[in-house]
Amino acid sequence: MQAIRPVVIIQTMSETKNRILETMSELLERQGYNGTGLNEIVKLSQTPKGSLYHYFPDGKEEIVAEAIRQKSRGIQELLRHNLAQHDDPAKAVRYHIEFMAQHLAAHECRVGAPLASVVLETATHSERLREACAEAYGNVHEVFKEKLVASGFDDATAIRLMKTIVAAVEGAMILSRAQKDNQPMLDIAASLEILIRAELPTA
Amino acid sequence: MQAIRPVVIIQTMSETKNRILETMSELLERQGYNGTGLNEIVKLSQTPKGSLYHYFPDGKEEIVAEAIRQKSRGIQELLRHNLAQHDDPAKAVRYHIEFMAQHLAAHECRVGAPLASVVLETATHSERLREACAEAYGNVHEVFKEKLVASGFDDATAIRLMKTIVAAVEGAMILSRAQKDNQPMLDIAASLEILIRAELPTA
DNA sequence: GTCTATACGGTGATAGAC
DNA sequence: GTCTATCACCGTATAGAC
Repeated sequence: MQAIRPVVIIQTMSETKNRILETMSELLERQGYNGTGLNEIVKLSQTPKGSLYHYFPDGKEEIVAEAIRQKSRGIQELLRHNLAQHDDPAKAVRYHIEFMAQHLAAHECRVGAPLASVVLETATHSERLREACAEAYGNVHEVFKEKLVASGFDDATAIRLMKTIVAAVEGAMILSRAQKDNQPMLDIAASLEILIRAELPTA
Repeated sequence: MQAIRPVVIIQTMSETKNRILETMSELLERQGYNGTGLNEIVKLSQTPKGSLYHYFPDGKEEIVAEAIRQKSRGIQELLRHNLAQHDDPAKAVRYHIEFMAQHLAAHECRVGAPLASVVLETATHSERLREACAEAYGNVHEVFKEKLVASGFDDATAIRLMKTIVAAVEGAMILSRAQKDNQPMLDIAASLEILIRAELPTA
């Protein structure tokens, strides 16, 4: 049995298929699931509607589920890179969040939380999309947990802290968009550094 | 100049108007802005469409903006009540979050974060709705801040902590819905208690 | 003033030409 | 296999009868 690595999938994937997914990701982040029409995807990605249903026979749900999976891989990669910048987990987490805060500021805080709106809009009606989001969050969780465990935290504490971190980041992105100001991100960056340091095993 | 208190507004408000707003609030929370149609509102609230545009000439945006304002008042009230249960701010915050966790569990985690999806879906396109959400968040912020300042925190720390709390709660509700499990809420309840206690001025 | 019937645009999806 | 033309449906909003 051979594992298929993401990069292989991407290389195998046709250019148009990839363009559809990228466009969907972008629009989901800006306007949510129901706010993003397939006509808009078709226009922006410059692909005929027929191709869209050729590559994704299950229609919108399938495109979104796949876009989420792809996005999740990208986030994981970025996260791993950012967390590797500091040995100290408190500093590392702060670094990552401040990095994201800059990203928000560069886009007038109209970005961030690419999964949240999909969860909120669809979790009740589509089990498939809910699961895709849950899995994506799980992947992000894992990266944080690895960092915390490597820093000496026991499993239970690491799990609690990682959920706290992900929740705070998700919420802060939403607050930032509402206020058009990334200050909430900077605030949680400081708070989470304090929290992690307070719980850090000194042994 | 006389201030109009919320209760007066509610009493003055016609029964149908109120029913429209309640229905909208409920559906917004479950399916978001674009996922909620006015036809659905009309059907569920048992009000003819004509009345809808009679009471809200600006249409959907106005209904949603008003629903958010009303919801925000309700949240404030609940929050004030919950935070008053303990003098210790760390315990009080934990109490409130665990209260909300129970609320989620009682509804299969399909509730919570009534403002988030509106922000994510509309902030880019409608300044009016973005502002309504920002103001609603501001109201919630205030209640937490009052509690923290009353407990001896200086203003700057109280503001940072209150944003951390609101962000974590918002994010945890989303994670809970994705996972169909309120554990994220319980996790942040524990983490935030630790954080607040760690920063609590002992003077 | 309350309500019904309708307009018109956009939605997701598909049939069928090439 | 790729794509275009079109479908039936639902979205918000409005006109006009009572």
